[in-house]
Amino acid sequence: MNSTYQEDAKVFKALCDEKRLAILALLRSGEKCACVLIEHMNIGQSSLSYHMKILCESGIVDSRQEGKWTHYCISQTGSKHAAELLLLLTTPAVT
Amino acid sequence: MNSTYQEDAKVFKALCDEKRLAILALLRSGEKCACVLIEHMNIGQSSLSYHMKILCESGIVDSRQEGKWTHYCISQTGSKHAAELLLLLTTPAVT
DNA sequence: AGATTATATCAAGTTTTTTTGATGTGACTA
DNA sequence: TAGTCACATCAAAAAAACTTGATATAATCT
Repeated sequence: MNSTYQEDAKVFKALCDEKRLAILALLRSGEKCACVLIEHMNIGQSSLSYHMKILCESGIVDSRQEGKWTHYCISQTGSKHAAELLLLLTTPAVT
Repeated sequence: MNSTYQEDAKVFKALCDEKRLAILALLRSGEKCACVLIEHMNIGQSSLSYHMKILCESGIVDSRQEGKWTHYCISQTGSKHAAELLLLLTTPAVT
């Protein structure tokens, strides 16, 4: 068991930024290449890269390299983990 | 429908700080007065007040005034809303 | 009423997060 | 091989979040 909540906080940090939620919304309709995401977001290339790193590190997004392109998609495993975590953090303790 | 994700981000902002997760952990075992929370957290009074405000505004925590004390507890309604939101944000779109 | 207690709010300072522009890297293309 | 493209990384600046100490407020106690 961990005494700090650093790891848990990381998962929700991915979801606490408007732009990252907008990116997720785009990914809900399927895997997208970084260049496609940039087109739809009003955001610079390095900024997108920064946000994608946070999303990936939270486990909620997966990335896949294909030649020079990077494709991103929502990870169902990661999302499920986040949902379980949320439940765990907010349900009354059995004591 | 909202075009921005400001409101949604707010819910998860409540969960992206270690200290707030520690506070939630304390509240899982039942309603607590602010003074009790301070005792258990290594944190100043105004800092606790700041975090409680964020938790309450996210809807995940409820507060109840009783004389000069403020009691906080996890809101099951708010938690359920957060869980539904998380699901909504991460499940593939039906298109 | 005046003192005390519990908590909220404020402003200033600190820390963390995000943006921006520049540069680096690896994979295609001519 | 040289050039270009897609993306990552870096460093500096800007913005947002958090902490701290001081002050405000409202309820209780003497």
